[in-house]
Amino acid sequence: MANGSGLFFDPDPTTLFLQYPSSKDHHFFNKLITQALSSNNYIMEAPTKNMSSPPPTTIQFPVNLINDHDQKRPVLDEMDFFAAKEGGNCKEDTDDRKEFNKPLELDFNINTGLQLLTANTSSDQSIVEDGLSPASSEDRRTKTELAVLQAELERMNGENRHLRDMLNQVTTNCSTLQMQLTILKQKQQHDHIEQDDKGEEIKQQYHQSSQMRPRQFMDLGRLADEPSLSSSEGRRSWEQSRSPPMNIVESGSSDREDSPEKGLSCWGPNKVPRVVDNESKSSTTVDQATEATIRKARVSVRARSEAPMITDGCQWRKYGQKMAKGNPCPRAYYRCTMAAGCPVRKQVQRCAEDKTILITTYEGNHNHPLPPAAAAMASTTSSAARMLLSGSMPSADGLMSSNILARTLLPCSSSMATISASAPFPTVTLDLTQNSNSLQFKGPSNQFQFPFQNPHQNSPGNPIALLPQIFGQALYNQSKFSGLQMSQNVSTLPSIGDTVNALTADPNFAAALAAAVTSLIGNSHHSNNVTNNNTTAATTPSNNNETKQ
DNA sequence: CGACTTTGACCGGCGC
DNA sequence: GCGCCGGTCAAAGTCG
Repeated sequence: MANGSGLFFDPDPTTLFLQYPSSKDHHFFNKLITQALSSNNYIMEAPTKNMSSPPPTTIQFPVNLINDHDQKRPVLDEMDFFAAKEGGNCKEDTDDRKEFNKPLELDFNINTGLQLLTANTSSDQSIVEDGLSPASSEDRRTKTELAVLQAELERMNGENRHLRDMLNQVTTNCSTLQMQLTILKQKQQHDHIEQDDKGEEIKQQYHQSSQMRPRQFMDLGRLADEPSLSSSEGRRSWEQSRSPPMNIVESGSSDREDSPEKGLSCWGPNKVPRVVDNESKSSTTVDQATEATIRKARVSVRARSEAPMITDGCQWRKYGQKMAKGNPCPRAYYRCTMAAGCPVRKQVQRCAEDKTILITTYEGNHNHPLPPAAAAMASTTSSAARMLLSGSMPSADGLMSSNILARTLLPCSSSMATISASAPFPTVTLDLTQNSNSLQFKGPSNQFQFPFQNPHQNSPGNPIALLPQIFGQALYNQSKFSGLQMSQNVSTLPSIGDTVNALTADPNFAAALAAAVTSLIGNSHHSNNVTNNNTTAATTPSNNNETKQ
């Protein structure tokens, strides 16, 4: 025990001494050894204090061995748990464990180093019976080295994850700064123009027209517009593009007519009316560009699924498919067909790097009532877009960092929700692909991993509907924080305040979230397996249930 | 026959 | 001006 840590039998072969580097590790190693031994058919009594002048960091386990080879069991060599950090900082090791929260992922076969006998492993028996031979000793040494290497590998993996998270954080921060820079410029223009009487007049006009507009549904386009109207130029263009004020119910003829010129304006910069202002053409250009960008806000959902589409409860009609640059998989374009003139569209494409990942990008907001499951998903995406926009807009309270959104989307995850302002359009990405076999919920002090279940249920109690509400509620709370109003279909979500708190505090709630995500993917997968054997692409849901609802 | 998918054509933005 | 690219249209085909 040169380093004051390790695990050894001494000298009584039925007593296991565990010495750990600091008292903080007591609980951890206690649990570790208990599990290791119990899993190898050893009965372990309660740990006792070391009787003779025990080191403060040593516990003594009377071990009851229930196999026939007790007498032949050799005294084990001391196994240094901390060989990888010899002479190093043990506290650092503890911190690593805390940070990555992987104590239960440790391979007991590696870390105990006990080479203990079990009742049913003949190969091990043979090893132990001649365990004192040089060959066996060499074998143990090799295994020990292997264990150390594997432990090191685990540690490196954890470190990699940590670095990846940091990279995500930096990327998000960069995007946020870029957006804030744009907004600062816009705000400066706004402050300048607001001194102008005309600016005031237009603001009043905008106020009147906005009051005339129905607010029955979440309107991403409007939401995008309103904040941008902090610039009077933006107001002007917005107003002209919508004059007279539109009632969303009136749209409903051809697809052309649900274009932004007439209906919900959340579509492309191509179709944003250009207004030439004699007073300041340059500022108009800037505002329009900003407005167009904002209006194009998107919500992207990354989910691991073999299904051609994730099930979101809406009816979609495919209207196009293109090969996108840099991706061998085609991108499919869908529009919502639940109501005539619904402006919502989505793109579905498989990830180029990992074709098991399905990327669904939503744009716009529905102009019709939705079934619960669809409403939940729509709330999620709309709220995410709203949060993105509100986070990027100047307000009386100042700028709200988009990082807050990322944290709000999943308070216990900084990596599941990312925001990209460097993309052609501001995009919120909900990443549900953190782990191929598990979902991770990382926080500053905890990390939970939930193995994927295999839910094929589609019962009313299916947590599929829970996921979007969780997101939506969290977003709603954040939106309140930012001082913006939420539209009705989100504000009716139940127990809003509790949800975020639960998310942040309750691992079980996170587990429910994981189950919801799992169900989302599982159901989609399931439905696809049942109904769709189309192999043309992830983006060819010709027989998908979703379109037949 | 209506709803839907497929797919080539078209359009506009953008960079060179 | 030209070509690339993303997005959309719409005719033709498919399916139930």
